Amino acid sequence: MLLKDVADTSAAVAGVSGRLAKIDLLAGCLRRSAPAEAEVVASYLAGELRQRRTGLGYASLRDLPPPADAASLQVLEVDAAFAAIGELSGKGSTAARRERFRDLMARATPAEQRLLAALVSGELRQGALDGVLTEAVARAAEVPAADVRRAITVAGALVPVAAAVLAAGPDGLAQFRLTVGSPLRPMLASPAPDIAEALQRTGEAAVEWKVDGVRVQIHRDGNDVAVFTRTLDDITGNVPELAEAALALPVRSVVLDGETIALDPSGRPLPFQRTGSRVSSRVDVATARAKVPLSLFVFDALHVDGTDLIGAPGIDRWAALSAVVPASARVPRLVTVSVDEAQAFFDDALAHGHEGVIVKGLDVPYEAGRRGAGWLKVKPRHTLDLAILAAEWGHGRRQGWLSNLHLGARDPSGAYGPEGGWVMLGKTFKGLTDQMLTWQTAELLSLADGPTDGWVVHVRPELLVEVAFDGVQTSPRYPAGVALRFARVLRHRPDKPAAEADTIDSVLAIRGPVHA
DNA sequence: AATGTCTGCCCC
DNA sequence: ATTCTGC
DNA sequence: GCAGAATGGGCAGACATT
Repeated sequence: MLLKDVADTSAAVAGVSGRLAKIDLLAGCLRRSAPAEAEVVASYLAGELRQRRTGLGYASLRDLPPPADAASLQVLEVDAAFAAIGELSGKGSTAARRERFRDLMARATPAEQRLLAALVSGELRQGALDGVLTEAVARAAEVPAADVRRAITVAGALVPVAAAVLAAGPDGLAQFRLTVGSPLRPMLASPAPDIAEALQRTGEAAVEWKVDGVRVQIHRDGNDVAVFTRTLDDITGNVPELAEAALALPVRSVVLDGETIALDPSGRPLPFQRTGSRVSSRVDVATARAKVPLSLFVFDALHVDGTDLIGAPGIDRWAALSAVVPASARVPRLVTVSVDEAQAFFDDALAHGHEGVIVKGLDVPYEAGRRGAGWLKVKPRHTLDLAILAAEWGHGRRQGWLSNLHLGARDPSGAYGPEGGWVMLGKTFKGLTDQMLTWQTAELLSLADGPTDGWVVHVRPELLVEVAFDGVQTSPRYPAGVALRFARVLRHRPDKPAAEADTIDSVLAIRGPVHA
């Protein structure tokens, strides 16, 4: 199959808005692919290269050669080219990669160049990724979508399932079962504003500490252990203490879901940055471990000694978990119908330095790969009134709007610059409706302090926004050494004078209890 | 040797 | 990660 | 209710540049 077919399909998918129309187009392309090509075609239509690491990215897209006139690239040769590029390493490899990529791009038509650039940068915007493509695979293979979805959740990835079912039909799905040692997509939680609302939605619930660490899925089969992250990256080598913990359990085989976090000697959480740094260190793990040991908080069991528990109610999975994991490695948990009891448990979690709680309906099965309504996360929220210092022009559906806002706190004493100046605390684009974007674009252009045709439009710091955020984290890049975590706009404050904006001192004061 | 750029189905 | 929007 | 899009801060590690 020519790459042109995939590129044309993607462009056509982007050009229609209906979900069913997108599915039709995608299924047609999948059907036209030969069995040996199905994996590559499914990958590209899902917006991913088949290679996990190519060393190419956004910066590789500068200075591209002019496109070819005629389509000649086969999907399999493109895949082979990326594989070869991914294998380059060592001195000179960056230049060699760029050169090989340029050669590939020189053979691509304009439409193909657009597709390849999107795949390399990971930004294929066609209104259809895994979710819609799953339906298209089902359509092309003439099997029920629910069966394909089930296979994908236990396989952890769409592409191998697509290849199998397109090649062998329904029989191709049989091989995809929960396999100890092979990761599945973790279940995620939806946000809820507070405890009362969460409990009202779930009814009687298990309320668990929300530990601010890194999600881990631990598989043990006999003496073999593997640890995976939320994106199913294998980090077994980085976290030997978790492997040891799994090997110490009185089981032959088990799949556990939980959170790992670095605690200080008194048992309080260290800032998330410390946990993140530790978990992603892989060169000198022994030293890293000695300096920052990891603790484990398990909250689910998906498999225990030959029994799959994914479909079982949460309360039964917890019972199975409790039978094999000691209380010291389980997340603190309370089952209740009482809002007051749940609220007290939430307050206690915060008092211990944790992020909040997860509220889980008792009957909820493990909905792998879904952000279900059965698990609700509740976290406290801070707010500040900050000035907009600048704004960046948006892309995609935000083209033509000033979107990403630079936020600053007032610095009355001039601790970080001129007296009465502003200290930047980060950026945000979240929380803005189309209506707010329209309004702020006009407003900010009227406050512009310099050119408005560049990427960043600087403005006089006169418009305030009320911003919500989860905490204050230390920052190597912003002037006060702090940045807001997960900042989002709640509303504009044209009613409030800039002289009354919150100050950098009030931001630094928040840092203590609910740090990063 | 120090510093800078870039990438990562990164982590959150 | 969080949030909004179209389906 | 889901899936997709639009983007945030910070980290380690590989390689390039000075």
